[in-house]
Amino acid sequence: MIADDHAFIVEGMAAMLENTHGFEIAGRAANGIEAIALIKRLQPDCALLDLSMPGANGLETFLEARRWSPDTRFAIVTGNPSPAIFAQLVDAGVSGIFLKSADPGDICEGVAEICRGRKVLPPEISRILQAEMAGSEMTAREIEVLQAIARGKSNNQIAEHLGVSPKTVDTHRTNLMKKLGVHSTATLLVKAMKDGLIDITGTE
Amino acid sequence: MIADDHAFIVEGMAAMLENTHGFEIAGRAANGIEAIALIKRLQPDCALLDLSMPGANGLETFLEARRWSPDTRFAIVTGNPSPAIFAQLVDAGVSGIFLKSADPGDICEGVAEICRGRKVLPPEISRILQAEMAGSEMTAREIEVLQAIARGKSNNQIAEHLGVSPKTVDTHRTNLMKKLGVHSTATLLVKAMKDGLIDITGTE
DNA sequence: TGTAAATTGGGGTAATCACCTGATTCCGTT
DNA sequence: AACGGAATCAGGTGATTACCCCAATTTACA
Repeated sequence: MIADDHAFIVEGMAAMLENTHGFEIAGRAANGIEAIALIKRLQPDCALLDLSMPGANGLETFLEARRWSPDTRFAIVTGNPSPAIFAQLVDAGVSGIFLKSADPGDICEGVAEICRGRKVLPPEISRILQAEMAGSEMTAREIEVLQAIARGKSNNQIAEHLGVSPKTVDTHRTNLMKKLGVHSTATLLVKAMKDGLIDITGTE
Repeated sequence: MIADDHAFIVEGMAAMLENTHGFEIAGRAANGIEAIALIKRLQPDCALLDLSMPGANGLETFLEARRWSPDTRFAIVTGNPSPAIFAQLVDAGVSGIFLKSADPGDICEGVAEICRGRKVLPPEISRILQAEMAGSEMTAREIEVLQAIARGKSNNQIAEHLGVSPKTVDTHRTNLMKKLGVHSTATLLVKAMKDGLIDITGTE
């Protein structure tokens, strides 16, 4: 069974799985609510769920649907790789995660693996998870500096505001960039916002 | 020609357009850079560009590619509807905008319309645009520079990428900050993201 | 056709940033 | 008591940015 709010993706996946790998598509859903009802009724061998769907997202759909269809194996498909989300999914116990940017052939291969009872994590995802485990946690002071940067403060202004030396702020800034793997203020901010480390609402 | 970093979407679209409407798919690209090169070489009648792609996003790709293939009509496909982005696209002069969540049949219909020389805007988008024409006064070139900044490029790198002098990039950067009323790269990025002027998904 | 806007480019200056090595103090864990 | 991490600070260097001046060119449009 396939669930995705973008019809093109559903059709693309269905065509790929049916034509080149002999899978049978038991059903299609355009949102999480439909997907839960459909899984409950069809009891498919495998369910491919998009992570971002209206109604209920892939994770919520999975958590609910597996209660009604314990023999179904679940795979989550996502277009936006986010370490925090991956950690949640793995923790919840999904059988597989796929990126929309991955090679279609690899995904079909992965679905076949899942149907055989294995778990599938693409290498690029486990690599991201690794990086998440390694140096993820920002310290309280670093977060303060990050917020101040987002507010347009210079190192000197931040130093004054925090009552420390500009050099200290520079160190925090350098460590932040090291931890997030970026090399400029611009990408630091972009990545911080993507990861939800700063709140854009309080910056006006 | 179709460009999207998600292979499934490319295949889904290609299948739909080829089988049910008799279109011929001249080429496929997985990112903006490939797309520009391909359009330059193939000079297709119509190019379908995903908005969020690594390398260069749909808008950047469009702006660059049309210089080399003036007879090609361009349509942008996006999954995240953002009024500010739509305004940019319309302002830049794309022939059509489609939502990934739209009905595949409607999209095919729209592509056919575009090939006949018309412009296609989904009703829900044009309605939003009327109300949002207020704050978007960025020029096409400025937007290009803004996107590049968000990707961590320095003025020199942007200059090389756009084929202009670093001083020109500096001018654009200064004008951007003046227009948005900020005085640092950090707040420039924050404000641009809040206003939906840049596309955070294509920056990884 | 003229005016405005966009794009392009240059000079110059002060500030700031990115990144390095290295050091000290404090605090919680083992 | 020993250890590691967090937070603090310093010196230094090269690159980059922010922002001011100015002006040529093309493009768009009334």
